[in-house]
Amino acid sequence: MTDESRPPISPGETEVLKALWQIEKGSVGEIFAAVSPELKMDYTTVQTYVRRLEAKGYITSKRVGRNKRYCSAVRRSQVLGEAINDFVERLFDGDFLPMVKHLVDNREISQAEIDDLMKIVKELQETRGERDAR
Amino acid sequence: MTDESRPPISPGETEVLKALWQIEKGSVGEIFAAVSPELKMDYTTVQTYVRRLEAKGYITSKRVGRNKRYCSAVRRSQVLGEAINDFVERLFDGDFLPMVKHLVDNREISQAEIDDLMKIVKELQETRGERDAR
DNA sequence: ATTGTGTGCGTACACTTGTACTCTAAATTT
DNA sequence: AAATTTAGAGTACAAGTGTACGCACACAAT
Repeated sequence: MTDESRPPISPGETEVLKALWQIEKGSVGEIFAAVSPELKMDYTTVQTYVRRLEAKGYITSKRVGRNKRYCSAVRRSQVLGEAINDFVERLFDGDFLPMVKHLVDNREISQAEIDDLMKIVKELQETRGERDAR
Repeated sequence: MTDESRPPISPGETEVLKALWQIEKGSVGEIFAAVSPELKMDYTTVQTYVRRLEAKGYITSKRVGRNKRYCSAVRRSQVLGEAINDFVERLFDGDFLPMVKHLVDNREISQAEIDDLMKIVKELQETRGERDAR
């Protein structure tokens, strides 16, 4: 097991972590600049989230002279995966199909998106076929 | 607009609301009995959540003598829909396809589930067809 | 009539989260 | 060198959340 089972991450913290994933690594200032501007999150607020994220083990820092460079300690896909699992578990008792149904029923979906969806399912089907044919 | 824009609902409150959805209506004791036993949520804790849910407008109560019967004031589908939208917005910037991809990539999926998925997508395609052909 | 059981209602309390201010020191610009 | 910008570290504080406890009353069973 490579996972360290970190404390849960709050929505605000998630935003900051997302910003860090985008820039890969950087100072608080750079992270701040990468946070969605619509959030209008204060610089010092970002600072606080960075501190908390580090305390929770989601990011690490490396001193460079007086400053620090922050860097994600967890893969995006892992955090997202955990978040999804948690979500599906909590709201749909782990049953993801009703969730997908809900998802597609409650939003406008373009033809392109339908095609993509279809592709995903078809790929799934093939992978599945391989697995069953072992 | 039929939606009242209620304050957000916490995970614990969500569990209690889910229980209430199951039994449709009932006393605190009945709600308590319907809450997932794995959570081992205390009776009084349920009571607190019920109180907070009522304060937030998610459930209503009707006096029956000295007691109250609680009843959901929001449709399950609506709350779930909002939760999903919020989730997709926060974690995937509103783009639900990566979410679905993640979903199917990170879990064991049975053939039956694949079939169901396929059915969902096909239905989508047809509905879409109708809409476009208007 | 007393006792138990469920319920309503008030209260509590630590932890988390959102949101920041302040002070200090280093780095950069002028 | 002085002034300005930027970073780090400490602190703050209200609201929300998880998790209950205690009291008092009503109804049911003994």
